[in-house]
Amino acid sequence: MSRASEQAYAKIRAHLLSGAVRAGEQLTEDQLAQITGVSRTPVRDAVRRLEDELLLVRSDTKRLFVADWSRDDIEEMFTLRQMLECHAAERAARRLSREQVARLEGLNRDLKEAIEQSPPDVVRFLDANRAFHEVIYDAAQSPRLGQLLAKLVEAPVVLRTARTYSQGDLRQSARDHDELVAAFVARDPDWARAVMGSHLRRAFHTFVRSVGSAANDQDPS
Amino acid sequence: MSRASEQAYAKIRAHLLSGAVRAGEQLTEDQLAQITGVSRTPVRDAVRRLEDELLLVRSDTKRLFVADWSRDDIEEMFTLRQMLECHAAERAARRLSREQVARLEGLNRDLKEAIEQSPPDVVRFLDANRAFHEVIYDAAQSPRLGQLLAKLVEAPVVLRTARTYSQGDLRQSARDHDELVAAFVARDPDWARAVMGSHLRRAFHTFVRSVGSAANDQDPS
DNA sequence: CGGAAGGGATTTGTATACAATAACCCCGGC
DNA sequence: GCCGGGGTTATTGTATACAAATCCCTTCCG
Repeated sequence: MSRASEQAYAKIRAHLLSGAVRAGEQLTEDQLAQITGVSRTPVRDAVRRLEDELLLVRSDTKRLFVADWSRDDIEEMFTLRQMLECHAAERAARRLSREQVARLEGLNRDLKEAIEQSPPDVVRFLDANRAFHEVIYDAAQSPRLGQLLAKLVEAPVVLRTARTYSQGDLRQSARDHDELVAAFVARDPDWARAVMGSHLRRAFHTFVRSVGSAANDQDPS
Repeated sequence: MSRASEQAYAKIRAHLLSGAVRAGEQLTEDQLAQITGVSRTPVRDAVRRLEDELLLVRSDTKRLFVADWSRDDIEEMFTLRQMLECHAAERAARRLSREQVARLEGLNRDLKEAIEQSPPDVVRFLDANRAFHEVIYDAAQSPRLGQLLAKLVEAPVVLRTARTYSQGDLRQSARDHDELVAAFVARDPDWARAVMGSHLRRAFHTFVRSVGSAANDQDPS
């Protein structure tokens, strides 16, 4: 958690997201120690966290591998996230402060700007999107819920490097956010829950479509 | 997570559950190393797991304390558990094999036997109860779901040493299990979900009533 | 008397060496 | 030719020493 450990976490994570390693590939703690420039102790710490986020997995015999997400794994993850995040939206609708609503509006403006550039600034979109959802977790005032969601949300970004969003997808996402804000302003928990549900379910299908079955078609041998 | 680490985890956990330490009390890794008889390295490993299960917490400055659960914390936890476990019950209703149903019936028989002793064998009850729910997680065939639930379910047993169940509470719990099995036999996901929902919600109230507000009324100084 | 600054003691974080375990490879028997 | 055994290598697990951070108590100044 301190400097070396945190740094190792960030570097390994970036390494995984950069696409420099293939899903299913074996890693060793020594390798990661070399890459990160710290000793194995903080590396093991960082690896723990990444296992928790399901970016890394260990075999039954403790060997370390890059996680390989099947289509079903992804659907499962989105389903769980939907369940939890709908709950968060409902709670948030009862609790959001004016300032938080204003922040959501600001983030959504930013998000739209990112979309309307050509080409759309996907990184900026994803950042604003994440911040938007985090305001909601925060407003839900349920630390455990936030903790559970953190795990689920981290995972799918693994594949984002390979993903291409259509501008239509991004715009729909922004419209969802607008409607969520409307539901929040109206303080209507049911509305918020419903919008969040369809928002995430569509996100799942968009995700699957853009990734296709490409994530897992390499020969594991 | 090999021998020393696993052993440290088990010993520390037992130590916490034994009531030998008070909620909010500070612990040091050295102490735990002495208690467990292994070095700090595997202790740190075990501590991380226990932090994850929310039995231990760290202050902002990384010092280690026994977790202190407020009534609201407990309610939050039960709410999340209910949400996830209802989902698990629904999925399980579609997927349970004959063998798994038979196992549930066997566990429930065991559980009833434990109740009808005088005094009721609460430890045996809790073990059978846990095993019962674990069969359901398993049948739900959603690894992530099982992982999330594992975290939530571990936590409340912290206080079980101080808790007294009435025989009526235990019998109602057994009846819930009977009805769950009936829902599973009927392969009715909605029924299973509904029963699980009321089962856990009642469990929450039973828990709060039996613990009272006694969990947190010690002076923190 | 209050409060801030300093310094020793406590506690956590990291590096390194070594131990234990698992994977791999080669070789011999059948 | 293939299957199993034994030793070698690769990889993870643990112990220990030391570094960094934090706490706490004392002291000194206002």
